[in-house]
Amino acid sequence: MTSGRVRQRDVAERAGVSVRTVSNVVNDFVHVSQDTRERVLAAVAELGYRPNLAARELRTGRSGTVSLVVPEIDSPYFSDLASRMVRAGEAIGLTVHIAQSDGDPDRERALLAGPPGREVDGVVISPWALAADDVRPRGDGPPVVMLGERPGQGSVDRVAIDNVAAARDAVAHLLSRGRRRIAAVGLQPHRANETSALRREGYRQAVAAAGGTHQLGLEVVTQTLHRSDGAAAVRRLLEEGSDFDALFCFTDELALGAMRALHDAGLRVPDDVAVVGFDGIQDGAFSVPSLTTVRPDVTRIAELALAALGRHQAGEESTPTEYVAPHRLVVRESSCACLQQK
Amino acid sequence: MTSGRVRQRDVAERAGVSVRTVSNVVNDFVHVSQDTRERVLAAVAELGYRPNLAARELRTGRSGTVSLVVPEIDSPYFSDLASRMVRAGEAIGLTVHIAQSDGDPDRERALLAGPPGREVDGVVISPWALAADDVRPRGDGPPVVMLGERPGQGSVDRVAIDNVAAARDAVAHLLSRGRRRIAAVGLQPHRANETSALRREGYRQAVAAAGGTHQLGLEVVTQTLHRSDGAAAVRRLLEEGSDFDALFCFTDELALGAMRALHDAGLRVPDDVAVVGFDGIQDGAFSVPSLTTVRPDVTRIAELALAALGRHQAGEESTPTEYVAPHRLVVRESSCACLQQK
DNA sequence: ATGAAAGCGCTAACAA
DNA sequence: TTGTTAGCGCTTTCAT
Repeated sequence: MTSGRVRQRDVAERAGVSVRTVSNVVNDFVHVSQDTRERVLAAVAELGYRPNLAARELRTGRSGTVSLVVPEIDSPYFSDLASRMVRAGEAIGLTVHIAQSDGDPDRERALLAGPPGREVDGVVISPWALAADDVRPRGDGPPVVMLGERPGQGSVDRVAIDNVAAARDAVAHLLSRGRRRIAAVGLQPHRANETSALRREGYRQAVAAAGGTHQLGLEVVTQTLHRSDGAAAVRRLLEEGSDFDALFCFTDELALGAMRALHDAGLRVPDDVAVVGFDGIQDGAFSVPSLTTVRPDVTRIAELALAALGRHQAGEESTPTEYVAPHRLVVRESSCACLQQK
Repeated sequence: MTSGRVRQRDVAERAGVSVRTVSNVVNDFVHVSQDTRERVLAAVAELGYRPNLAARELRTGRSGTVSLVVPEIDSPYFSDLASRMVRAGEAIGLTVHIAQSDGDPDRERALLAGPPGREVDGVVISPWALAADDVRPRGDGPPVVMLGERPGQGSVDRVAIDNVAAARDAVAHLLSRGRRRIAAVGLQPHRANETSALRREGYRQAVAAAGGTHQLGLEVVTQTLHRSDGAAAVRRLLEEGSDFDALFCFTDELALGAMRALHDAGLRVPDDVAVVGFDGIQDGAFSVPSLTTVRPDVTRIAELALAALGRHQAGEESTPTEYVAPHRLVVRESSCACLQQK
């Protein structure tokens, strides 16, 4: 019933065995007779024994905790990722600790070693300001898995969707709907962040394949990837008198902000301008109009990242591995007049 | 430079003192001469010593970690709360661990004792399925602070805004805009959750003060507080042929879903139906139309909750205290034709 | 003001 | 298969 004060020793006494045996049972070791195991388990249940993780960590050096480092957690995509990562961890007995880097390179670097003073078994980081090459475990630090960024880069395991293909899919969809002047929103040339560079690449490939040439004026740089940036981007395009009939935004948040600004300018979506976002966040399913988007399989991403860490934990030293999670295009009203309700 | 392998003993040797003294310095104790302190600090810096928190926790029983229990983290309000709580904790040297209860009473009860097996110095819980009276620390568990719920209830410290007043403000605003048939969306009579009961109370008070009588047909029960529930609520009202010219939704998510359903039904917001939400999430600032809402001071909530825990930690046993955080009404287009852009 | 040493609860090396 | 025990790094009681 009461827990916390119950030690292995108490369980041992109760079951008439030694602590060694209790430890063996608790940790699922093989060399325990069926009979003893049952007796110990019974004592564990009766006393409400729960192992003291601090003691275990002190002894083994392993904490059963991994750290997820994201720029910010109060952003739909990252809170979705965090939620799934926590659940994925739970499923395999891992505690996931969430840390926010605020997109600050120094914080990102520091958090590569785990939360301050805390010992973790691994770090999953979604880098923002840090270049892929700078994402590597400290010599004595925990193993690191990187989310996003460019294939072939970096010196750690990497989990991501195929960003180039995903962007191509999105833009191809727009082209198939007859759009010909498609702007890309969300470039970040001054950052090490390669994910947006990959989406730009997919955008360019799709445009080129359609026989068009992308114009630099139709590629819009944004400070961050939030709604306000999307709105500002549209205002800028409009001010410059750019001629465009579609927007491919690198995140749904950008797209939502862009749609708001289009509305303010008296432009209709999708009639005047079609919009496609990226991420598949909840908001896009209920916005007016609802948002066409590329949805990564976030659950898969979480599972792959944790599995990669587990492989490292098991001591499997190997060259950096890359895992690709699936994605799919979700077509909604913002790109398809046919779907629109009156 | 390297850290993790450096122990107090190493620092002690380096500084030519005993571990006792190193510990004293690290923990900011008084009885250390200026001279020794400096020598120790220098050694700490040179060696890159960082205390092993697991050992400290094992020894002291305190972990420097508090647990935040929310129904789910991939929901705008809770991710905002989590983000601020993590930052507030950081500011006072506390690690905040985020746990999801999925709104499951058993999980909520279990998490009152902290994350499985983990030792925490306190638990901040935003209960969903658990009644206020069931939110209490286990005899040997960490102190608990409750978020939301009803004043005077429960046996633990409580932090919340004045939900009745906030709801009254929201509805009074609607009344001042000439609305007379205001529906309340988000009641949950089958739950212990009192927060929605308080908002209903404020709604009824405001309507009564305006000389109206609320009609039960204009109070809509929802399963949860998500967008889909808001949309379903509107569809139900419409099916039943209810006559309403405004909606007071108990969360912004409900309101966003409701606005989507109104749009689908060919009703204009705010012209045909004015809408007010609750929470002040980001989405509402960029939706079309933008959403009028009641915004709680979430940063304040986070600070108050952590401070309450700190007070408990300091051993200040006292009767349950209640802390009230401020809120304010943010008026936007959804309730105000005058604000609307063309 | 500082040192010596016990012990927090656990795992694992060594014994039996 | 199970028991005994050292020791993980830290705080803190007891000396000095």
